[in-house]
Amino acid sequence: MERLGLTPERLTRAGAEMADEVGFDAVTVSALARRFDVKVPSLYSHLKNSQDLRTRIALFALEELADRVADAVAGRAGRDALAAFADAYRDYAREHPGRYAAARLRLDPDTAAASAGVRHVQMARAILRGYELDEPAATHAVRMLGSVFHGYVSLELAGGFDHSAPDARESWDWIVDSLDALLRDRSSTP
Amino acid sequence: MERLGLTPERLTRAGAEMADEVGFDAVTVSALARRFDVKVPSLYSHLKNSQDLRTRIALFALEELADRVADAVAGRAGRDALAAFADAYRDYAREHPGRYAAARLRLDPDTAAASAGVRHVQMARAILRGYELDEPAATHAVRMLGSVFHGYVSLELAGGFDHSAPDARESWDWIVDSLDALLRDRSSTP
DNA sequence: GGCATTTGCCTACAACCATTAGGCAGGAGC
DNA sequence: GCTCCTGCCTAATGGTTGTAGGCAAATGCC
Repeated sequence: MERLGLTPERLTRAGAEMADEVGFDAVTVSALARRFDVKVPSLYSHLKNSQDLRTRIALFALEELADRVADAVAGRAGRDALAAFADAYRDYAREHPGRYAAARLRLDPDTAAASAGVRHVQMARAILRGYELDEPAATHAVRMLGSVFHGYVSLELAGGFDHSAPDARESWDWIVDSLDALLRDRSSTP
Repeated sequence: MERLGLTPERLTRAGAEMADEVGFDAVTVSALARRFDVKVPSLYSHLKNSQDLRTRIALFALEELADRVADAVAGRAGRDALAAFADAYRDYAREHPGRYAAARLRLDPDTAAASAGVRHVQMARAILRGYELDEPAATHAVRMLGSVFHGYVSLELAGGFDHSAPDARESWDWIVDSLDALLRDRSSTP
């Protein structure tokens, strides 16, 4: 009975890696136990239950993604910032599809409010400062950006653009351009 | 041993209803058997397996949604058609969240190609005819519309807009307006 | 160092879900 | 009336979640 030094953090990280390899849905307590060559009930000392594991992975992914986005948009403004923001999301989803899926897990309101999810919204709002939108247009625009980026990335990951021209990258650039034009058009400054 | 006249179609319909009530993920062969007061293995005469059930529900939902959208956009053009198209999606997702989730199930390429999914793309292209976009802009625009609508509806269903002003409906209308303006702006006709 | 406590991993067990094999009876066709 | 097919059944296997209780290694205290 060697002690392996398992912790919730190590399990969460391993779960995130497993999600990228086999899909978030396939991350189970059993699979995780197999990965550490440990019996299943042993993990229940570190995790409350299966949902707890999923939530931890989701929070981890939200945090990691927020860090990436923050890094990408630092020092940029306007169209540059918008494109960096957009690319950070898309690149993360392509590199880490399982973690991205985890980040979309529905969290209960309290957990969500304490998560890095709020940073995502704040960063979107920061990007939009460059376009000088009034309320409530700024909120509408935050929601639109979230919708387009999340929607596009999900459809692309689901293989929706796999067997048709043009390349998914081209459409992405066209969309980011269009959104930039749209936001400039809706700006309150003449 | 009464014969109940179960068929794949009845099971699919019941599964769709169950999805709306308890969530698509909770639609299991066991739960379906309970609903018909029948032993679990009995369903395997009608369904290949659990995945088969899910796929059937997905195809059913795609078909039903395509019918609704077709009905909504019939006889409309331009902004009217765009709004009708958008509302048909959003309303369906709100009325039938489980079926909407089912419609997002990843299908294998052959199944997808034979599904009502292609009608969805065709209808989106039809809407865009009113805006006279060249290729590849028309394809980019189809992808953008799919992304925004799907993204918004998922975020709304996930409760993302629950605890913040303004109302989800207002943002939706603002977004549809904005997309209309954007598409007119990108039109190839001066 | 010796000893008690905590803690990490274990075995055993119960419940639920998916799936297969094989049996029996009800209804269709002749 | 007889046969055959089909629909639902029982039985059994294997995988997943979760709980209870045990034992030994690590930790802390004197």
